[in-house]
Amino acid sequence: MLTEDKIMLAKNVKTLQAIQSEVENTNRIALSVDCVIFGFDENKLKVLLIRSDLKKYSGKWSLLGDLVFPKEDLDAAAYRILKQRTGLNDVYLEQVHTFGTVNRHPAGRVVTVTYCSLINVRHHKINILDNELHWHDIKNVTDLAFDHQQIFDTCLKQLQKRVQEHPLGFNLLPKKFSLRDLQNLYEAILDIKMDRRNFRKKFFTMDLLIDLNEMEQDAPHRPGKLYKFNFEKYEKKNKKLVGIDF
Amino acid sequence: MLTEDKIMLAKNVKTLQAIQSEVENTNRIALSVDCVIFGFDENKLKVLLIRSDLKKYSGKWSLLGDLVFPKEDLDAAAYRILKQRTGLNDVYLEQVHTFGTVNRHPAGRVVTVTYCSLINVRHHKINILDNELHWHDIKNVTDLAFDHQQIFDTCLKQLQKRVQEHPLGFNLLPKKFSLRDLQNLYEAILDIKMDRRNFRKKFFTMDLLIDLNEMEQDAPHRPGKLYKFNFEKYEKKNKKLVGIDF
DNA sequence: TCGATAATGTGTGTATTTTACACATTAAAT
DNA sequence: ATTTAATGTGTAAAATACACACATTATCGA
Repeated sequence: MLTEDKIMLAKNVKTLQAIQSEVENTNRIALSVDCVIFGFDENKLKVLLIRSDLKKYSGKWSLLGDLVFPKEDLDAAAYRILKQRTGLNDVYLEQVHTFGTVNRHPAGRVVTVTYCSLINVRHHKINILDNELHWHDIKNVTDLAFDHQQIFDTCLKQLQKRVQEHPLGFNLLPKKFSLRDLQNLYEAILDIKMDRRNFRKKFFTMDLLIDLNEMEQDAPHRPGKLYKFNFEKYEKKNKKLVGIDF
Repeated sequence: MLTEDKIMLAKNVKTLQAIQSEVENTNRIALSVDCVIFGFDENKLKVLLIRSDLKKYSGKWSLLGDLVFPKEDLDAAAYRILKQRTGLNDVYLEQVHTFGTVNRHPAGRVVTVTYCSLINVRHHKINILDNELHWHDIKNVTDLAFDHQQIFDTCLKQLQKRVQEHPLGFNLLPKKFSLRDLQNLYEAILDIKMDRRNFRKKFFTMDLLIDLNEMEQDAPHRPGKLYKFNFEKYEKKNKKLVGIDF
């Protein structure tokens, strides 16, 4: 080991006073939260974006974010932003990744913690002010402001992975949905086509859908049966974790 | 939507000056990095811990961490800590989660970004000063300082999941290893027993192990063949992502 | 050196899961 | 009533996962 390493190592035992001094004075960094809010509408996966208010990024779209207050829990900040933007309280929200390169924000050193949220677009009246806020088909999301494109890409990939391991997708659907709705959702998120019979078989085999004995209304053709997801039963399952595959 | 929400929403368009002001003055929070450094030794999964230097947590063990410098990339801070503690440069390192409740640190508001690292314990001379730094069998890790127990639990779970999806485990083994070594590693990480024949079959079928035509030395009984992992071939594979299962 | 010991190395049959694939049924629209 | 466009259903083949037993090899100790 190099001598300089040993010196650095020796320095690593700090008094509480030293840490407090650093915390209070020299090592402060602004912290923000950015939310990637997904919705599902017209059989397309959408994301909620706002037009950037910074000249540097004029005309570009950006994620919804805000600085974290000094006495605010990190998760609370994410919920606050969601509430402000969608009016919704009880939504799916999950931390994804923290981005912290030195120059990612033009206003100074801002490290941002990214959250992914899934909401039902019908459950909230979108707060559109001055055309600032819009749902965007994820296929058309390019060239966002700041490093938001990278953040968005990361969240989308994470969503694609997690939606296959956990029943997240139902947060994007109405409480009552047809199997066609469900398949459309998965196809939109994963950007693939699936076999209809095998898809149905898979979900029926899981035995987590409750047949509501109702039919779709106003379908342009033969209506499908409606189901709801059995969250209660799902919670009781303890799923196996073993299966090496790479 | 409530009126107060509309007011909050209207306030959300900020000028760059307003943001700069907030960044510079009011909304600064100390940011730290904590590293959960895993190693594998004597067929046990270990984690590197340091004795807490704070009175409040005297006698307790804690993760290795430090404040992020104002002009230091977040990832760079994690690598710096690893270098300081293990002397290693090229190691597996991955961000896991950010913990940010208001009162998690006694010195003030400190949000911490957690990284998980996997190192080969034989590749570094551990920097033990005054018995401050030790490898701990993960089975004996309880009651860490700060919220480090929660952080550790989160990282271990993440490791258990990711080691099954990606060839991370090889970072914990020597370059040449026997299949028994590999199985011991997986059994230690996942805390399960596996069938030896099926385990071997699984890895041979993957076709990512290179037979070195060497045998173990100094084995107490019949020596096994040695292999190395074919990282090059693995990188070229593009693995399927589809498979709904929950 | 010879036997006992404790590990490595290998194959097969079974169960389960995944995949591919086609036709009858239903309700709406004309 | 006919057309249309969707829903709803089953089976065979392939791939994968799982359970399981015995011969082989090197070491150790008598």
